[in-house]
Amino acid sequence: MKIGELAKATDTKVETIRYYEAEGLLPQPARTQANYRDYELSHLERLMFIRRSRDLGFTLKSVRELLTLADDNDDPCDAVDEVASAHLLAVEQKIADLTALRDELSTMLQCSGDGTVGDCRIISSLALRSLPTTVER
Amino acid sequence: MKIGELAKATDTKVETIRYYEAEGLLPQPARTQANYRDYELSHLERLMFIRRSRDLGFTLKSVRELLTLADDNDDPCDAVDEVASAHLLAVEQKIADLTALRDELSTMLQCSGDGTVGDCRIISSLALRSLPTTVER
DNA sequence: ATGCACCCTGTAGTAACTATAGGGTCAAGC
DNA sequence: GCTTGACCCTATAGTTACTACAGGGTGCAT
Repeated sequence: MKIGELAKATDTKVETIRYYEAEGLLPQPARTQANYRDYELSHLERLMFIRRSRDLGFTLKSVRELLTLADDNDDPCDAVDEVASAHLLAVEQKIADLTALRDELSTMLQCSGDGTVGDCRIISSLALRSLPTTVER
Repeated sequence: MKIGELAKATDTKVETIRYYEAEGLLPQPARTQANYRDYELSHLERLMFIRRSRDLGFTLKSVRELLTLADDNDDPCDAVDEVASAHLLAVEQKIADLTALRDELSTMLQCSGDGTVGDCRIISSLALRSLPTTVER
């Protein structure tokens, strides 16, 4: 399987695949006589794992960990669970942060009138380093 | 006002201030005889604006736009409104994405058992590029 | 005179790719 | 048998928004 086919099969850019190889996430495949990469099914599976993890927001560092854990087939599942739980927590925190931010932006936009920049509420709201009066959590 | 004081006043790292100057977001201040940057109140205000915008998640590109708009005191407020609205939309989209992601992670973690990696549900769930039903070779 | 906190410039590093330059390979069509 | 186009190769630089040095100068107190 050539790199272009693997790319299509996993919806990944060719450059990204080469990048994963350089990063040691994907083992080096055999080469054809023309020095083309020649992938096996195992590469496809591993790349799918990486992509799915990335889609779920895991960092490459975490993916690396997950792969190592996955490779050690007899290890207890706990470590995997820990990585995933930590990530879930981080995602939940991010959602909370963004929600607070959305509320602030939304408040700011509600005050938007029809004047000029000179008395634009958004601009003056941005000029305040501490939170404007109406913000609460 | 020296750069360290400005940094403290705006809760910004000294390097970040210099970076904003290099990026043209903050005008070059006067220099003392020792070639130290010597800031005015206007710099403080502008930096507060930048930092607050960044806190609200605007990219530096957007901040640049907002600053330009804010400088043109007689322009209508519409353009500012547009930048802010677009950002609000982007934030809402991000929240939606992360929420979907959280649900998926959460589902994945619920299946977590007490076995070894060999039959770890998380690992096999990650291995699936499309819907988690059965692994097919 | 010495120490220390602060300032300066310039460069490189971070995350996870993406894009480009400058080249080689292969199958198909004329 | 030669060209065209799609594909492949390596190596390097660019992206975002900073952050972290390295190597040096300044100002003030002891």
